[in-house]
Amino acid sequence: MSEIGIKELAHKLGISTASVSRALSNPERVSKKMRERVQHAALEVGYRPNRLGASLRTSKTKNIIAIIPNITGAFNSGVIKSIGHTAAEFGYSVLFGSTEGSREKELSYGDMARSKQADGIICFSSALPFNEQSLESEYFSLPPMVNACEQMSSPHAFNNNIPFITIDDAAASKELVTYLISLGHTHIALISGDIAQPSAQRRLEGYKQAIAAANLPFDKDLVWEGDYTFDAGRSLTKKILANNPKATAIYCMCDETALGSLNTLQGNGFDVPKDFSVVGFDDIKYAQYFSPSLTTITQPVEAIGRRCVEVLMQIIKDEKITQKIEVIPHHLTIRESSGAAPKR
Amino acid sequence: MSEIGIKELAHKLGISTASVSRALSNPERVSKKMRERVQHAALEVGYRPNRLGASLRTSKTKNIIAIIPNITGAFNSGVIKSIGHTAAEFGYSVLFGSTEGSREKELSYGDMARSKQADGIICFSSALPFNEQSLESEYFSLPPMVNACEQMSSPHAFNNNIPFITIDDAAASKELVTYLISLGHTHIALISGDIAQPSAQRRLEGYKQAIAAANLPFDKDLVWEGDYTFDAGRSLTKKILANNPKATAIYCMCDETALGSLNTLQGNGFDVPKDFSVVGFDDIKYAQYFSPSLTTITQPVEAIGRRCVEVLMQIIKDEKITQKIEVIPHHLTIRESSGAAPKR
DNA sequence: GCTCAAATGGTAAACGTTTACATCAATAAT
DNA sequence: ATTATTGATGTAAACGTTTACCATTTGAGC
Repeated sequence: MSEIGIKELAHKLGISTASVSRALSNPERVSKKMRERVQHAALEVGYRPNRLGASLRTSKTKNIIAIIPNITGAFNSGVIKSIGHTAAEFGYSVLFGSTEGSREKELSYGDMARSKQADGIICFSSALPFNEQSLESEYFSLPPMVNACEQMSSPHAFNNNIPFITIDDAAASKELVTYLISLGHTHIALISGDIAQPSAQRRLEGYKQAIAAANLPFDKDLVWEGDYTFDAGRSLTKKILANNPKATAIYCMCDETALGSLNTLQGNGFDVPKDFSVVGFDDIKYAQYFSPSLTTITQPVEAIGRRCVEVLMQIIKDEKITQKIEVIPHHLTIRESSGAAPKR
Repeated sequence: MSEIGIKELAHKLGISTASVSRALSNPERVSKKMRERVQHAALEVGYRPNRLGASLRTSKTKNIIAIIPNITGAFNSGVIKSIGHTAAEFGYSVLFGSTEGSREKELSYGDMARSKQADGIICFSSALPFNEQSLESEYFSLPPMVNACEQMSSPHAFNNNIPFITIDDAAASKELVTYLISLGHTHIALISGDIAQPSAQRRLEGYKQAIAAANLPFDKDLVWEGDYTFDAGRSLTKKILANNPKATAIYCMCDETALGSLNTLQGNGFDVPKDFSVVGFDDIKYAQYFSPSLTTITQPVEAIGRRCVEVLMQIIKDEKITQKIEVIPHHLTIRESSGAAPKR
């Protein structure tokens, strides 16, 4: 049985397509009688409007696209869920794109907005999802867009004042390290993420600020660059054990790495937190499930996702955005993996 | 600067829109000179075809939609990644929809296909994403579709022979339990998922088969119904400790629950695997990270995702599907959480 | 040079909606 | 009774592509 369209429906009822369209998507523009007749008939035949036709005409798709480096990362999970919920409240669907760090995929998802398959973009990477050539073209115009967690560095992004939604990474990092110092730790090893990333830089900055505020010396040999994986936590913790004999605490810039660190410490017979304190960042679901449960910075994933969508909706509706950078409060969550510094 | 379309491009070059269209999407239908001239110009002005227009004309969107109960679940993660990769190989984008068990969301994602925003559906739930009323309508036609992991029970699905891609849950379950029996366990507690789900039923079936094959009695008091969460693992393990004094092993139908079980056992001072063996199902990323690392059934997530897309592509291309049910091999992964049954 | 076929490019319709504008009827104001 | 006003509906164009169908050009074979 072939699909039924607005034309067939109109013909069936002996009215014009305009009336059908109005009755369904602009009900107040039509008489009560007409409205009911059409809606009833539409339901009866199971009519589904072809959104391609509608979108083409209105140039609104009611879709947004979320470009995420790794859709399966435990931190992203919460944000993704929140984005999905909030978008649904606005009547929007979300196209989740996972880039796996591939620039090519990033571009391809960016293109979906430019090819009018989505009304806007939420982007979690530090680069614009468009190639240089496009950006330079006089015909290029930036689609509605918000940036989350990882700030964009392109001058183009700055010129266009793309809103940025994030926690205060530096402050959170400082708070975490200050807490460790308060427990008596003076040699705190750091396993960072890719230091080219702005967020990792800010967290490193926070680490240094806390050290300086306590009048402790900054020792760059305590800083190890990882890549936010479990394995980085494992291998770099081995290096710390071998090279930083005075270290009594390990601060990992993400929970997954912290779990790797825990794993190595326990595998080498150390007790956490008696022999070492280990802290992470993000508060992924599994952080509280490990033994010991992990002390970490809880990121407000729900709020981040929600605000991303809300702000994007404002841009799509052409409302003025007053706040170009929106900082969402984080929270220091103290659990079992941190404790008083041991004598060494 | 306003967007440039095929018309502007044609005008700029002094040729017809037909030639521009052909040069870009049907290059072999056009002379080499024309092809190069158009492609060069398109690149220069950063022309992006409006896919709405194209899709409307061709009724092909190059999008597929994946309906997933919980996009943030650790098991689904791997499948999702694989679906994304494979779809990209075919030049398709994936719209991931997370339903959180809400029938309403399920229907809304199903509707996206019917409203022509996607060419097909990969569905991970046991219900068709369409309401009864639609299914009965003489105008309804099922979009291209594959079903994964959780078999659909609707007669409509059977009549339409929707392909089903899965592992052999019963066999995997039987293998796992047989392995436990081989270690000397005779009283194996089971924490199931929602028993209304076909996959949970099949796994329960496998459990019974293994018990029967070893001439052990089936004791229904050893079976506890959970809901695939960490917390279910925790709370039901407490019940097992209180009610099943002879149990020496706990089999959880998913890893997350198994981790919860581990957590409770360790919290109560038990050693795993010395005092209890614990096994899971799925082999999520964190299963190997816990201590002890988890013995489990490794699901071939990569293959499942890949086959879903490949089969869906066949249906979309109207190729004959020879195999309506495709079983993908699983693997029993033995790690530290299982060992010889203790004397009780 | 002539014929014919093949290659190339143009014209215009079509996809399924929405909506500006025109039309018409009903009601209110005079 | 006449006119103005409002509300309901219809007509047809428009959104940006693709493609069936022609028309023209090219070049091969003679």
